[in-house]
Amino acid sequence: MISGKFAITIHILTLLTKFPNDFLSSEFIAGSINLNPVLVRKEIANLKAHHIVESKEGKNGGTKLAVNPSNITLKEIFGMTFDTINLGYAKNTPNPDCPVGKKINQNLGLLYADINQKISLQLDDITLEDFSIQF
Amino acid sequence: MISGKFAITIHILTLLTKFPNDFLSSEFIAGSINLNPVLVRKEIANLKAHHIVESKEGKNGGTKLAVNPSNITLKEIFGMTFDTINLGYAKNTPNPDCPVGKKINQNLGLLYADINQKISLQLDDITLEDFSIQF
DNA sequence: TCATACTGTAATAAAATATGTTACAAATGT
DNA sequence: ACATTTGTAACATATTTTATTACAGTATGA
Repeated sequence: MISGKFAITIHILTLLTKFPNDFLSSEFIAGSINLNPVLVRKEIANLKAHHIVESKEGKNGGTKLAVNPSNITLKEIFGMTFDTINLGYAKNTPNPDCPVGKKINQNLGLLYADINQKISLQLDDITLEDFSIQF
Repeated sequence: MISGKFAITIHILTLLTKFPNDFLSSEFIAGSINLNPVLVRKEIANLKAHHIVESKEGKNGGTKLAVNPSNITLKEIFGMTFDTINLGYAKNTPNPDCPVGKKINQNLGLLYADINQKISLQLDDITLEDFSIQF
């Protein structure tokens, strides 16, 4: 379930933070990530749905932040790109006639929920500004 | 990068904990996970390499725990099935001529290292016995 | 000693997911 | 008008994960 979604989204947002006054084109952003511009636009569509960025179509169009980078944390960005973090489940439904098979996913779910909570606390302490300032 | 490896391995180990005196066959285990027995044997090969289980070939063969389930934690199991957990990296090498592209993977790496440490601490508090006793 | 039931492992196939490409309508600045 | 850019769909390719088949090797016990 883990893809480059979070990394790409953070990369986009870091660039937008670095150029707060410009509408950056998907082509420009894609050049920094080394990724297809269409995929950049898809991630941006997701960010727009969460009202984190705003875009302008047409010539000289592009995308810029719609929020102050000190007012958004990595937890929120994480929430936009992942359901939850987990260590995976077996693909097929385990055997419900086995006591272990019957409860394994439930028990893994509890474990993963704990993990998520810890990670969320940690990510909630880091703002986009904190992250971007490292560059 | 996340597959069902951890979940499958935990499932196997929970079964072995529940039947500490038996050599369980890959077929039996596969029936509980609802997974191909060859894949079960592959995960068992990994556990054997880490000296967590022992196998017996031939008729009435199978696999049993080689350690006391109260002496092994989920952290160790995690370490056998994952390199590290992370929220992913973009697939392609980012543009080294961009200040953000140049450092993005390094900075994500630092973030992910922190996350891993937290998860490890948490998983190190849960033994295989603790986990198995829930079933 | 022979049939049976396992492990171990390789080779290959299929399925699922992720990434990439092409295409083009719609919007907007100059 | 023209150039440039977003938005989005449709399709193609690549990668990863899971499944299957096959079979040599090993132990058990009738």
